[in-house]
Amino acid sequence: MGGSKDPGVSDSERRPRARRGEGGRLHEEILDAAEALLDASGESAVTIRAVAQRVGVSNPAVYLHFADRSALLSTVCLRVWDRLDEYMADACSTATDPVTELENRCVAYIRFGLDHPLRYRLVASGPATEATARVAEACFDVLRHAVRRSAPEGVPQIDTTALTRAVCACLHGAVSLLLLQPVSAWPHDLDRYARDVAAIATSGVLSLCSDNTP
Amino acid sequence: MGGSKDPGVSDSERRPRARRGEGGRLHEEILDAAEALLDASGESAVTIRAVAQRVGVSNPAVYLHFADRSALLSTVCLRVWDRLDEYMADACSTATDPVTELENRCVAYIRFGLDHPLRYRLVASGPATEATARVAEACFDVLRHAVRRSAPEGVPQIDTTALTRAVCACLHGAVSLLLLQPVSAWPHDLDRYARDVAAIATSGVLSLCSDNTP
DNA sequence: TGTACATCAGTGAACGCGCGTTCACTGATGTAC
DNA sequence: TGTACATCAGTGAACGCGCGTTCACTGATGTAC
Repeated sequence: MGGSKDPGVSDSERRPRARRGEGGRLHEEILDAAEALLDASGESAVTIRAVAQRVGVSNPAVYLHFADRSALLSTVCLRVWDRLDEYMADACSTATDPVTELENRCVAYIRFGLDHPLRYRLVASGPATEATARVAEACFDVLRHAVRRSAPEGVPQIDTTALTRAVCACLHGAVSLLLLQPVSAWPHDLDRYARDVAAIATSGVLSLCSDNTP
Repeated sequence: MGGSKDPGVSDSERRPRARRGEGGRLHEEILDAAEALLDASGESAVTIRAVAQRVGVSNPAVYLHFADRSALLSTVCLRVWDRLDEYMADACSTATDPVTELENRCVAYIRFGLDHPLRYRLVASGPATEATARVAEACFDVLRHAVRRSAPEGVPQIDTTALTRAVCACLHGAVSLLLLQPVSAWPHDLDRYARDVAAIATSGVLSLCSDNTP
């Protein structure tokens, strides 16, 4: 009984209206809901309607804070980049030498991807806006500095950009490869896996450097 | 004039009906159209309607050959796997020693991904059916044998599966990394890039092996 | 202290779109008698 | 050789769905006078 055409949000789930001046709260709640939907079911599940319903608000309310769906999605993407940055910064806060710092950073990258597959997919192949390109490059730069600091002194002229690119390729590949497989097929010791990949990347790269500068 | 509600396929584009017993021809034509749409605009563009229109046939005709959209899509996916296999087989047909064979195979993998980005995306993160899992594993096995043949004899106990996994991670990562960037940011010499990645993967892996068996 | 008004933070209902899919039908072609 | 029939290879029109988005509206809350 009672269920009319488009029930929208039932009374029990309806979010109380924000007080005057506190309208901005909805902005964050929308992003939280979008991120939760992303984690649960991927980018395609982040629809205006699903987000609104999860927040407990009508569809048009979303448009008070985001111009359209793609604006919402790219804001979520920026947020996920931030989280990845934090993840990596946290992981290397206790490292004392540059090499372990780089290794920790690599491990953190891989762990982030494996812990949050659908988030990772969004940053790895999500919306390509100016803003997301900027934060992606910033993230790359952080890694590049870590690579430079940990480079051996014996090798004089290293192209740190190319080198970092190779490291990133290994990291991204290592994550993507597992994400394509069922979790049951994953290596048991993920930290070990992550460290191995990091080691392969760095040692492979360095051996390539010494090949090129005999 | 005369354009009624749903024009469907205009007479000029309408495909002539197949002769009796030649119905199977449409099957291939549908797959060709689906692949062309995939190349042009990605997986999401491969809709029943778009495929039908491209072939010059009504929507329901597609259902004469594929149970539903996902069946069509996973058949396309199998086809793309086949093409990747061919690509790699062709590339190493002239190699004389196992190491160059492996290297050629790796280069071919990377080139395939860069030459056909949207096809590559489909095999790399497309439909996960039993059939696609089988061909993916078959492809992995081919690589694994190449890895085994090219392993140095000094290292007795190599876990070729883990090793091949690492190689795949590097290859897939190398492709994905470039696909995330605009073509203008790509390295100029793609063959060189591909060979470098292959070299990093193999040398990194081998140095890891010797670490583990001192 | 009362009250008209502006503004904020939303709502309810609808529009139009493209999609997958289904249904009843058709017209050409081969085949049995 | 003629003809009724079965089958193949489709068609045309529609259903229902979920989606992004828009429009006119509302009700609470603060503020100027």
